[in-house]
Amino acid sequence: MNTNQTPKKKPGRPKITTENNITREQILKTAAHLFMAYGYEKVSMEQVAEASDVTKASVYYYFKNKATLFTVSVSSMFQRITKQTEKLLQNSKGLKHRLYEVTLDHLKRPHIDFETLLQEATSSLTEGHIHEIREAEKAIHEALENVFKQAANSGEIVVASPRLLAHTFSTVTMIRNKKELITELGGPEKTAQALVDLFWVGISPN
Amino acid sequence: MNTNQTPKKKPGRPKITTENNITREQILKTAAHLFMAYGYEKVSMEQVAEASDVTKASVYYYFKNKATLFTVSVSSMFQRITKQTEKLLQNSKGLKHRLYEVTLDHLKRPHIDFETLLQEATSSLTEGHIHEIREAEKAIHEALENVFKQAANSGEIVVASPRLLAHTFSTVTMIRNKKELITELGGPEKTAQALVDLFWVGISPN
Amino acid sequence: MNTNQTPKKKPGRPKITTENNITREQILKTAAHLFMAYGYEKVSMEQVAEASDVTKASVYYYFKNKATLFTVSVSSMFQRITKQTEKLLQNSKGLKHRLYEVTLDHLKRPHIDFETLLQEATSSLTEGHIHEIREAEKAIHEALENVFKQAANSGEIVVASPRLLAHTFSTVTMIRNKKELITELGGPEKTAQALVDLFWVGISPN
Amino acid sequence: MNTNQTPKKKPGRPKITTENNITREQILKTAAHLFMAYGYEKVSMEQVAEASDVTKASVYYYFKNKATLFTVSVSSMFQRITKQTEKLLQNSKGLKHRLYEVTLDHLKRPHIDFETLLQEATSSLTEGHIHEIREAEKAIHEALENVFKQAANSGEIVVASPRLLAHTFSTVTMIRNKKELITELGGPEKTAQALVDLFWVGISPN
DNA sequence: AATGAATGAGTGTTCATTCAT
DNA sequence: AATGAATGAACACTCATTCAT
Repeated sequence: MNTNQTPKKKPGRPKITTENNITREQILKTAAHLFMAYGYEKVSMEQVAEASDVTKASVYYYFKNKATLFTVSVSSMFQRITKQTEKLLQNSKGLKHRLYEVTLDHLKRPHIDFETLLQEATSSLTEGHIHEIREAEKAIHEALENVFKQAANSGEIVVASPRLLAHTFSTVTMIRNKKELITELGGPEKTAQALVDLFWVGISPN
Repeated sequence: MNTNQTPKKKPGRPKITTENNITREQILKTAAHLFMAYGYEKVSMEQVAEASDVTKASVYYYFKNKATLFTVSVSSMFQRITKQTEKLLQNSKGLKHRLYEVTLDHLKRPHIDFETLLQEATSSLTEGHIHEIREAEKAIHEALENVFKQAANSGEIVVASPRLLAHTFSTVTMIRNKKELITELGGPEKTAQALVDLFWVGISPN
Repeated sequence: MNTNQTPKKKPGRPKITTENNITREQILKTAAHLFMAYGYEKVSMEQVAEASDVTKASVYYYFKNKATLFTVSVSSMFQRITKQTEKLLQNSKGLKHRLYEVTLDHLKRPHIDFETLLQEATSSLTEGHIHEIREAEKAIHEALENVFKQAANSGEIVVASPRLLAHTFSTVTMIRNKKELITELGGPEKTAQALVDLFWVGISPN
Repeated sequence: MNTNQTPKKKPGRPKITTENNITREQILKTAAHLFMAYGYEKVSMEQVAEASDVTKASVYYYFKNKATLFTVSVSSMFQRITKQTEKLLQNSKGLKHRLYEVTLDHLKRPHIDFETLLQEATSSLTEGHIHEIREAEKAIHEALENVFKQAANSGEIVVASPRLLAHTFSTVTMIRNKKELITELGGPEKTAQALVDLFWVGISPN
């Protein structure tokens, strides 16, 4: 995969993307971690730099300001999560089981919520930044939405608004922050199961 | 003999009682608004002071630091919300309708989420502060939980864990932040209706 | 001494100095203690008030500002020390023994040095304040100086400048701050003895 | 292979070596002057910055907080004084004359006393800081102590505790603050002479 | 005589950002 | 590509002081 590792040599001087990417990627990953863990304001560029083992000035070499760094790092993380979610949604088991797996996956992430993060950062970001992040976020919801639509079409579920369902479902995983509750319910697996059950049959005694 | 011991007449200017301490109340209300709107870090004591039409030092006269101001103001707001929620839950209409009203009430609040807020502020608060807020928050969930329990006992609904249901229900109202979605669904009333329906019957085709 | 204690009644309504003095005196004493222990800047009016069990405003009722409070409280303390020093100097034992007792007395005081204190406070005090304190301080030196003069006249000691001797002697007791050294020398008594010996015979071998 | 491991060429702007780091040195010197003149609390970081012709933030770039700046600047000054004192003590003249020169040198310094300063700053410093300063201070005393020891061995003087003598001698120069007295005695030279004489022969008539 | 309320001016410290190297 | 130096603007918090009660 790495341009340096593959023996097939391109003509001309290769772009020095390799080393760049190592540093840049390192910063991005570190930043995402930190932002997720502590929020936007609480994380300083200095912290990001230190944790990335470079200097503050280096961070500015790659990202023109904090808002940009935030936007890029969070968007990338969204993309990774989207991929993971899609993978979980695309196996052949029944929808209910797939939902359970997605729920469990989200419950186990140790991070702050995206909504949280975004709300907090909003006043520091430009319209463009917010848009970029929202787009990245949308991908996750769309993945869920599509699955719900298909399931609705095939009669596997009945749902008024697949979109609302997707959002609701996604939002609910914020419950992961309430550790006490999860413990009380017997751990993440049980909690995930209970949540999916709740969504599945509702509360009406019919 | 000593004036201190005998409560004859207290020397000095009499203290303004908490209820009609207009300045303090003003600060509290303003602070709650600001924290809800912009988060913990983004709101400066100066801002609170200015918006309350007093000086920064006055804010410090009433609240010994930012964490305390935050705790007190947020807790007070929780109490107000709890009261309102309880009122809505205690009328005589069917549970579904009551849930609809609570949902609608929450959807209409223009604020950041408590969870969000708390997560962000956490690292600046002491254990005691967090505890205080959590206690205030718990009241809301308990109000919901009790209603669910009663409804379960009377056979009005079927529910595995009233607690999880309460939390989930409460969390879901965070969807209020997604204004686009609400618009798309036809406004808060329709959205509230759709959410309650979702909870009510679930998604299984049974 | 106290007007209230002596049965001899003055005609007319007595000045309400009694209660005043109790509070005022309390503040003065507390302030002196605090200033001696922590220096001028480090002690806040709030601290003085709290430690005196009154409010800040009360302190201002008796003393128009911090500089004044400092001046009065420190001067009073000087007077107390002067009295004590004079008492020790006026008994009938030999001069050397009396010096030993004064030295020991000073070594045992747990306070910051006056010089220290004054130097630090200087920039916050007016000329008048400084003068007042210096006058109070002078009394101590004069007590010593007079004793030295008498001893010189009676041939008990030989001294070029009694004044320099008084200052030097007084300054030397600042060694009390070097607790390690005092311990090493075997405690305050031994240290006092060694110091007096040093002054007594000097270091010349003759 | 890795540029980081092989010391081929360090990336980025080369660091200015400590010796010719003019800014840092400037700050240190200014800070020492100010602290000596006005004490710890009275000197603000802003003042130091202004007097050093840099911004406050620059001061923080070099010293992580006020306590550290204080410690470093005072320690450096101690080192300079130690050097000077050692130089004066190591010439070939008689001990009495050398003591005179050291005394005169100290009397002429226009500063606050170290003890004073340290006492005042103590509550703001960490154990480590205090230790560092004390170590630097010790050097001066040791220089004196060693000279006294040698003189005692060679029979030039008779002294019970060279250490106490060193401390006492050093403490006595605090008299420099009493400008009136020095004037009265006919200037620093005469005062220095009188002090050394006092130490030399003591006050006993024998 | 004594106090609660309120404030202006400062203090130490942090941080995103820029710039020359 | 990466860094050390430097800064402006902000921030939480403190404190001496005033004033009406």
